[in-house]
Amino acid sequence: MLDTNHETCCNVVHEDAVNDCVEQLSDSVVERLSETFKVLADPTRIRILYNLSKRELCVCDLAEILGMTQSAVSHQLRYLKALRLVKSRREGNTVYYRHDDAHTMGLLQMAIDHATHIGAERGNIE
Amino acid sequence: MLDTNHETCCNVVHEDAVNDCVEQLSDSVVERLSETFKVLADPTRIRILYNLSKRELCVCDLAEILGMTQSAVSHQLRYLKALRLVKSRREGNTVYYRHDDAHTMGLLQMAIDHATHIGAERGNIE
DNA sequence: CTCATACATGAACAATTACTCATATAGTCA
DNA sequence: TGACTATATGAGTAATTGTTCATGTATGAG
Repeated sequence: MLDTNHETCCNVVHEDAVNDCVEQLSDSVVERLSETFKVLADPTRIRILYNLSKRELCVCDLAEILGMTQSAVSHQLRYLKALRLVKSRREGNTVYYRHDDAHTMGLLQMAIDHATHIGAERGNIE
Repeated sequence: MLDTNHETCCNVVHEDAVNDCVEQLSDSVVERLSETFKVLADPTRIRILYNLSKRELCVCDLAEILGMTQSAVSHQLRYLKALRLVKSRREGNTVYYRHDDAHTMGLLQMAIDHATHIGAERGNIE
């Protein structure tokens, strides 16, 4: 199991350390994790999800709120929809979006709470 | 405050919707959030942090565990250290790394728990 | 039907990024 | 001192990505 002759790095590896780390996350889990965090790693998407956490919004209003073009917002909404973080419903010409992933929204809300607290502690303009 | 003549998008904006979203996250908070999630958005960094959540490890062992080159791991550790997610201590030729950000590790752990449960529910190989 | 509106989307482009390779640094041991 | 080892790092590169621009699609009004 544990080969002491490794090509990847140095000659000697601490076997007890490697033994403590036999259990690893599967590729599929790691992929799912990185995908989830990647969604939240962009300022525009953070702002979109933050506003959708308050209420349902149409593309136009989001663009207005964020001060961005309709196209840029629409592209991000498509991305968010593909990953099932938001859902949409049509009402005439208008398409309304709402959040649709409690877990990811929970992660975001937790991070927001922490970031704003840190900001307050450090005396930053929150 | 609310200008009804917008250049960014369509002509008519739903004022009540925009009014409900007057409170916005500050740029600094959004930046901090995206930076935090960006760290967690990479499979290699997820694996590194996951293993460091179990125990202190040196660069060499991490490279062995992850099956990656020492250089690649070292680059990521430098990145993680710059963002204060890990700390290092030197012992002779060996440099040991450990995690150093409870909040971010908490976010990761929460996401891991969810991802592995989802995996089990869906019958995937976890 | 025609026209206007709200949204979607493909292509292109600039910026970011994760790795490899080569090399530098810092510590150990003789 | 000099050889050896573990780690750090700069440059280069291929891949990804977020936006803009132009255009396409769908719904409603007349």
